[in-house]
Amino acid sequence: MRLTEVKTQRAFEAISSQITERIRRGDLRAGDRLPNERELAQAFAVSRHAVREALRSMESVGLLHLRKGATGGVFVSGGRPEAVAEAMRGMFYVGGISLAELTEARLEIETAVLRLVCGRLDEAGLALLEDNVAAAERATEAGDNGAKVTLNIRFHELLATLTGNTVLVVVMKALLDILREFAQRVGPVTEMDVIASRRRLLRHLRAGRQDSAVAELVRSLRAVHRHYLGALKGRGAAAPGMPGP
Amino acid sequence: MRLTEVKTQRAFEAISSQITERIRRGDLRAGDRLPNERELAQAFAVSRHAVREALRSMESVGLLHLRKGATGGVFVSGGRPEAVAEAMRGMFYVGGISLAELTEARLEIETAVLRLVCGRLDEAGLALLEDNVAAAERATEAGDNGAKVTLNIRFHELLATLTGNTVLVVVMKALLDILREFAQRVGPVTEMDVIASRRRLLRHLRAGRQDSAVAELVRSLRAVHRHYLGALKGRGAAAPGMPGP
Amino acid sequence: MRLTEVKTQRAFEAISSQITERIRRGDLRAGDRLPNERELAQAFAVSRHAVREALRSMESVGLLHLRKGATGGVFVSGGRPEAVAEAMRGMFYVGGISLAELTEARLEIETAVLRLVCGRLDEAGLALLEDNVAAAERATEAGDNGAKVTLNIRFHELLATLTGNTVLVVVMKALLDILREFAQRVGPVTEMDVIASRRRLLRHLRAGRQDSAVAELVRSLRAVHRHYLGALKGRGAAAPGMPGP
Amino acid sequence: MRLTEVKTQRAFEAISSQITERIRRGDLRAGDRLPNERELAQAFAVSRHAVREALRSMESVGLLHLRKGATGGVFVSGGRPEAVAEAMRGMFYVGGISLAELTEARLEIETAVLRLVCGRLDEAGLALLEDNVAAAERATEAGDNGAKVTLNIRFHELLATLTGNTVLVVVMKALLDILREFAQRVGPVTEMDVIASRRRLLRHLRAGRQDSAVAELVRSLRAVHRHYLGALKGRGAAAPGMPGP
DNA sequence: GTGGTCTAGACCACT
DNA sequence: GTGGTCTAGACCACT
Repeated sequence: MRLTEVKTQRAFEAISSQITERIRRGDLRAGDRLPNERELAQAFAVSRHAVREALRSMESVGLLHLRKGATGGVFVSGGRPEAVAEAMRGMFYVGGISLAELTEARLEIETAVLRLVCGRLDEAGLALLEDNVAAAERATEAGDNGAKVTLNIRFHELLATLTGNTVLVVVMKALLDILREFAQRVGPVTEMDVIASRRRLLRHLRAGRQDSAVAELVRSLRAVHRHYLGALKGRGAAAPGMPGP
Repeated sequence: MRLTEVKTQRAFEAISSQITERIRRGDLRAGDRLPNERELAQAFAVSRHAVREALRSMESVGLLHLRKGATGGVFVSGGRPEAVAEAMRGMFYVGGISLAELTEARLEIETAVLRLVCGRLDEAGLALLEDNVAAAERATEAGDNGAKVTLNIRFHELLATLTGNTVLVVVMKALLDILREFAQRVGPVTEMDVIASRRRLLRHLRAGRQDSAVAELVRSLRAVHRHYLGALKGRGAAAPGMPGP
Repeated sequence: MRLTEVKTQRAFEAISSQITERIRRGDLRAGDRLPNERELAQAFAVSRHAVREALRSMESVGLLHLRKGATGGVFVSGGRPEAVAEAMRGMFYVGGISLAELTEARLEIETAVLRLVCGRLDEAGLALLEDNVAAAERATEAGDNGAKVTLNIRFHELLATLTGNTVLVVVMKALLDILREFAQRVGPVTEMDVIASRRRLLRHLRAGRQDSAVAELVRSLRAVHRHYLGALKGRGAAAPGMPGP
Repeated sequence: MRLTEVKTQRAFEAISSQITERIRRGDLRAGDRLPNERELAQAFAVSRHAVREALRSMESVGLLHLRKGATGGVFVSGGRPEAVAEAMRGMFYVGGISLAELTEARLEIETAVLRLVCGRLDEAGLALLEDNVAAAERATEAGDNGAKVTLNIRFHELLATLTGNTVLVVVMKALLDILREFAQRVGPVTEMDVIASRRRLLRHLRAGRQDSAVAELVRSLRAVHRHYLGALKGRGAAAPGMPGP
């Protein structure tokens, strides 16, 4: 007799996979409301507690959304891009992703992003980028490092957004999310003029010179990443783990 | 008057952010064991239940791992790449990511992957790829469609792995994870000979012809993606939501 | 591992601390009008109910004042000294403050008050005190015990007021507020002539004999307090808790 | 016909005064549990909202305590000394209490406190004070200003505690609570050696020289208060309102 | 011994 | 009125 390994599924897992499957099949769509906790507990013949653990874990991966109050309840989420970022962050904290890998991946993906953008950029998109650079310049002159970092990261997010591709946006945001902490602690890159580089990049974009634009971006990112890696090494420790506050 | 939105923090969120922060700072590292649930509840001055919800959500994003039994306990995870895939999948199910975006992003990222690989490929890597293609060929001849799909997807994962960059591996796996379901249901691409295309790709790689390799990959992926998109359209509905089982 | 107690903030607390902070910083001053409840609810992104609870608790500690009607609204209070008295009363009812502690503290603080007053008393102030004593004498002769008690307590408040120091006024009022209940129920002190003692006190004050004035006050207060404590003991029970109506 | 002004009592006030009255009479004592919200609403024939507002305001003045969970409910509080401090703070923020009044009142009350302590101080109490001064000295040497401020304030609280009189403790804490913010922002007093002054004070206490002890305390407090008042004036604005963060 | 599950009951929040 | 959040304490299942 062939016996298959028994895999005890925890109660909450059985619940969450059942709900997930219904979402996957399209029976449940974004915005749909599930029965309340008490009813779910009854339907699954488990305690409310087990239901809550299941809902909680589905909430944390962005499939559900729990809302309190009279109009509250359990809803199928409309997507939670931060869930991807959080999971990626976990990989960085404990999963053996090094800063070097992170920056390399970012360089490759952002290069691809920029190539896509070149073919789709219109006047409105260019204006957004130019506004960002102008604001970053003002922040730099005002010595407002916090605003400067935020605006610089925003520039890269903008590029991703201009591809019109949500997947690339989500992935880029996840990577930038982790790099943001470095940027804020490591302080400004001194060996190059970021604003001037951005200006050159925008000129290339406006003129449709894709290869020059990519080259400019690569040069700039390489400098920034060298800066991060140097700072990390300077601290000696902590290949895994981020610099403390 | 400037008033900011009130954000009440739930107990389990306060707990998980406190633990996450200690992981981020490097105080807790992969493999470390946390106090048990009862002790955590006492330390945080909350119920065990609140602790469990926090642990559960951290487990689902891949930061912790819970193990039952006498030698069990709560451990800092060594990374859970599937967490990224799950979160991405959530975005696809409910978050408005279309198949078109998914395939476009995949094309761009895999192209970048291939370029990286070209510069680093050694004999061992090439052998792995060739073995994969050989096995896929046998599966095709044997008419074993399941094995064929698995091996084809494995080919793309192999490419990512050969970059040596975990971030790219994780991202590619997340994308392939979603595409796998399509591949299995849509059936084999008929308008092209995948095995032949792979062979050409490997020849280019072996000869160091990066641009030709990329061109071959792009051509192949475009065909596959057209195939998926066509199948989806054929079904009429369900831009969001996957075809049922 | 160092873990700190989790403190979840309730919605109404988040609201009240945000408004309190703006008052503390001086952004909001006495008399200023806040947006109405509906607007506040919108600004904080909570229900009107949560806003009301926050406003209510701030009203009860004397930071806000809610006024009904067409010209009504939520206003920053100009101070509510009774709030201190109420909180102190709470400590007496349930917080383990004994009558003995209360009377001791009162003796010490009122002594300090009298010393301050000695240095600042002018003719107008003396006249106020003398008027009070005269009125108390008339009430005593008329056998109007209620008026007598009120006027006697008023005498002590007057002393505090004559320091010109609001803090001392508020603290003294808080203590007298609690003692008033005793005075009204315990009935008049019989072992001494309060009016005569007051007259001596005023003569010392007029003559600038600070130490004699203080001695007279102390003697008088001690007698009264003995009276209270004796009455309480007579009832047997209720160190905490007040004698019933 | 004599008509008395109509005073519409709001629903929540009627509720809270009814409960307060029962506490005052001793029917309800610290630790007692009240019926739950729904039952109270029914008993008072009002909405649960009105009940909640009443409970909330009684919680903020320290008469009740609300606890969540299975063993939760509405309980008569065992006293909340911070309620007095909060109310006093409100008076300072908006009620026209000036820093000058605050420091004067503190000087008077703490002087009275010290006099009381002189008559009751035992070896254990002296040891507590000496330990505090020693710790403050270490913090000063280590340049840890935060710890220094905390320890210095703690010294004054200790003095109050050593009177054994809860009223004085509560009042002193209320005053110190407001002064703490100044101490932290204004920075250390430079014109005098606080530690040396404390040492002299303790020597006087140990030797039973009450007047010298008081004189030393007064001198020290005057210097500190001058420091605060000078800093406030330096800022130009904000007699009401505290210096911003 | 530790995570997993369960129960009953209460506050918290929203409309 | 409805539903989410939290609590205390118990037993079960696994190693």
